Amino acid sequence: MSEIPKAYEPQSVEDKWYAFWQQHDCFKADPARVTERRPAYSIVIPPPNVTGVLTLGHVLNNTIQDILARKARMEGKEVLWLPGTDHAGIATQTVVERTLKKQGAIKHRDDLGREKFLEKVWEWKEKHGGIIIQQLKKIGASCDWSRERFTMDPEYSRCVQHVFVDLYRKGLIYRGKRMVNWCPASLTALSDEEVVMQEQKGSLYYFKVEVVEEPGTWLTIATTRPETIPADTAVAVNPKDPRYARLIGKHVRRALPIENQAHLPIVADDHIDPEFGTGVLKVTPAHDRADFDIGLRHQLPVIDVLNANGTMNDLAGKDLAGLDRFAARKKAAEILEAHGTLEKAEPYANNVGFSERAGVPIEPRLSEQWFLKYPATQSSQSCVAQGSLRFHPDRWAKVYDHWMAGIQDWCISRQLWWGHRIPVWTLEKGSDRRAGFDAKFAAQLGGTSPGATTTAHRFSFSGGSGAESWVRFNADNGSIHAATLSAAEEAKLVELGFVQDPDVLDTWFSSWLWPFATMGWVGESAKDNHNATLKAFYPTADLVTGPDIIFFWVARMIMAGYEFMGEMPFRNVYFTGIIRDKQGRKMSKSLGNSPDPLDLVSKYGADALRFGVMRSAPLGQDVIYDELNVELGRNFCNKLWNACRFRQMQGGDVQAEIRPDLLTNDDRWILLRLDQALREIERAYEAYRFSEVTQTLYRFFWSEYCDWYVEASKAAFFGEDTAIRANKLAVIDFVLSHTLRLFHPFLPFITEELWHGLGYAADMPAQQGGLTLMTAPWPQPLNEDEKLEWGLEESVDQVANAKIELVGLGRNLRALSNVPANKKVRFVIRPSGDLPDAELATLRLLLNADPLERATPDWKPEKGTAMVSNNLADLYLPLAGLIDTAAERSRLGKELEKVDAEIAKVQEKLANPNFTQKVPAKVLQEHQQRLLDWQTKKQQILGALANLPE
RNA sequence: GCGCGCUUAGCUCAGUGGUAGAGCACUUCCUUCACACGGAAGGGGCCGCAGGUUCGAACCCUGCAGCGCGCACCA
Repeated sequence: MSEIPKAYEPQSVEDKWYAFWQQHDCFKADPARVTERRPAYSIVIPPPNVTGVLTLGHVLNNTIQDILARKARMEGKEVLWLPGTDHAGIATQTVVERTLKKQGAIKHRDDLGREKFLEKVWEWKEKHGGIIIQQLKKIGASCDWSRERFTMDPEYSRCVQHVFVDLYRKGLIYRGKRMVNWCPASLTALSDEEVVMQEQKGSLYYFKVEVVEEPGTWLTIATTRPETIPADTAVAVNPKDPRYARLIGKHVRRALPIENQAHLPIVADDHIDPEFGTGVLKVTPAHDRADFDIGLRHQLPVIDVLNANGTMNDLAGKDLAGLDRFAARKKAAEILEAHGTLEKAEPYANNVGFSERAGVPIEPRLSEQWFLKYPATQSSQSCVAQGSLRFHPDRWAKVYDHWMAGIQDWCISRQLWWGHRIPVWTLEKGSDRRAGFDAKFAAQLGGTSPGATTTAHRFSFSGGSGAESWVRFNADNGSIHAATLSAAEEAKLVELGFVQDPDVLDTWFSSWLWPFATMGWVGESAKDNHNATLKAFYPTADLVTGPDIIFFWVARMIMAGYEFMGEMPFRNVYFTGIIRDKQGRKMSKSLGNSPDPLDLVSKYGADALRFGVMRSAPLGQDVIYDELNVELGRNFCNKLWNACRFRQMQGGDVQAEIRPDLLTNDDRWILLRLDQALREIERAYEAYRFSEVTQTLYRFFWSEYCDWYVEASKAAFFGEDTAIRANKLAVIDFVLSHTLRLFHPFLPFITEELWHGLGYAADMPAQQGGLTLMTAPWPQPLNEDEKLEWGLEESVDQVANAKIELVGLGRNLRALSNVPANKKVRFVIRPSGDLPDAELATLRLLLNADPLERATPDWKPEKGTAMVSNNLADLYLPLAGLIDTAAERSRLGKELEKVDAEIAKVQEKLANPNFTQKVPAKVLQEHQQRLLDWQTKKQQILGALANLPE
């Protein structure tokens, strides 16, 4: 740092240090180093999508993790920050398929077939995957990259399969025919969590149907979905509704399709709200969850009129068949209209479930899927409720609790190719090979029909040792399922005519294992018990994530942790805010309101981005993003840079011993302020209040250290006393070396550069800051001995504050007198007590006074000399004629009013016996002191007023 | 519909019972030998509204309003 540039230039610094840290394995975690004195600290990264790109949300999230990791390292912990990515089943498959279509390579993925298509996805992953990892490195993330994991890694996939088979064996995973959320765009089932309700503006159609048994009697029905009329199998009314009671049990003629107007029963069901619409509901069991339940209660047939892709099938009738569901809706209304059975259509807004990913309305659809009954729900719910696993901010605990209390089985199968293939082989009832299978194995399996057993039966078809399958019977359809991890079993099952399930598992079914699957867990206790990484680093300390995935991921990880590790996966969860733009909208690609973090890095520097984002991210609140904050971060880095540059320009020994006997009041003051800042920062960290940490750092460094202490020190640096000068350098080194360490978790690059540039690294042992600031000891508040030795008492603050106040008053006087800021003027000072020459020199510098004369005892200001005073001194600016008398008089007048008001307020309180008798002694004393202070102030103002010219 | 959160200076936000704060923005002065990505001085607030508790309320309680977010099968 011999030739320091005037402004900080991040580009030349960042890559250099990141490479250095990696070269020296600074991010690597070694479980062998963990001891009682060197505890482990671990975080697992929320895995971003492997083909994703960095967003501001990632910056916020990962900067917080980096801050936690870096601070823990400096505290002497063995830190593992475990990185990786997930395979994002639907998103990735959709992107690849769309791209191939665009290229004209295929019309549909079937053109390629499963294997060839998956090859293409892997190619895509190799090409685009890992971009986000490189981006994380750019912002300084100190992850142990040697342990990077991907949810589709062979070992990880093995964990997923293992967990599936384990839960299947336990009877928690079952095959069932249910109403699921079907995405007509992605052509797969979704879990409830992947469906978001959105208000949609549409119409409520009122149409009428005739009662078969009473020609001429018509019932009017309200519906938002007339296109599903062909799928109606009943109409329902509330049994208590007098309007329709006599019609229950009779029939109506279904309106559509025209060529097939079937007779539908009128049934009575409590679900119907007589107040809504006409009180008559069309029952469509195939296309509505509630209707499906009504259908079950009344044994209604199910007619499915929709294809998987959302178009109408032949059962919808010739008018609608082939049409998209939305076109069919219009068409159906038109047909009703044409036949005179549409009474009206009124504008109507209702909530419709949308596929979170594809953005299209989902279809409730009856289909066979794999479901999971969540494991370990009790311990998972109670650990948060009782606070042994803590959420920050804790209000999320309530949201979590509510969800856990009403938890529904999880639909885990997806009709996709990209993902973990379900390790189940099925032999259907009535298939070619079934009879042969039954004949051969029924006896050994204790029966091969539904009802024989629904619990999993352990069996080895291949006969190999350790090769086992878990066999269960599907009560719904009589097929036989065999789940296995064994290749030998798989081969044998195929030979027996079993067919592997074509579906893959929900991506979250792999992510929920993240905290231990990434640490090499295999699910065999013999091996897991000897896994040093797991032993040292599980459970992890903190999880940092967004509240939007609390159910998707956080809750499920907790359950998986208890189920497979017997312990919670993390002790604290920090929920970040959501980053929004200035209009409060979420950042999104489609809105184009999401800046590229790397652009910001090249424009302002990584540290600036980190600081800016952290500074504007209060705990528990969404973050309104404004580039100004990043600019502020850059400015701050520049300030830090220049403050260090100033230190370097003073030369002298680095980190000399501080001599207590030479400390000035300013020195003691800044040491006290540092101590105060250290304490505040520690408290803020404990409460995960990161923006408060940045604010304290900012205030201490900029307002206290630079604006006051450094400026005041210049008197000594330009002065003659070399001993004082050297001692001030020692104080500065003490403060700066602490400051750089404090800043390092937020600003890793610039602090490392300055740490070395100022020579602070040179004196330290290699592992304690000598090699890198990353491992320098975390600053501790001063202890009582140090404070005593350095004379850091309360009076130090009082003197400093009086000086600050006097300088402020004096500068204000200059401004009012229209003295340009750069012009030196004569001041006269009359101190009220002792005022050493050194202090006088400081005041002279800060007031830009020349000369600053001590008033002799008999000196009297000329009439008209402007003056200010406080406890420290009276200060005169003898510039008769220059001062704007009227302005000064008016200012002092306003000041006086304010002081009088304050005096009145305090006096009123003190005069109130209720107050004086009830209030604690300390508060009473404070008020009495305040009254004295204001009264003194008033005298000072009156003095200044009296001094003004006529 | 139920639940949660927010409402303080023009903007973004601190402030959990005792003198209303910060940063940015704004006005004025200053390119003074760390920094104009800077320095100095200054203006600006019935703390969403209405009640209550208290000697004392931005803070505690109740109600209301506006905004945001969860959860919920009203067709």
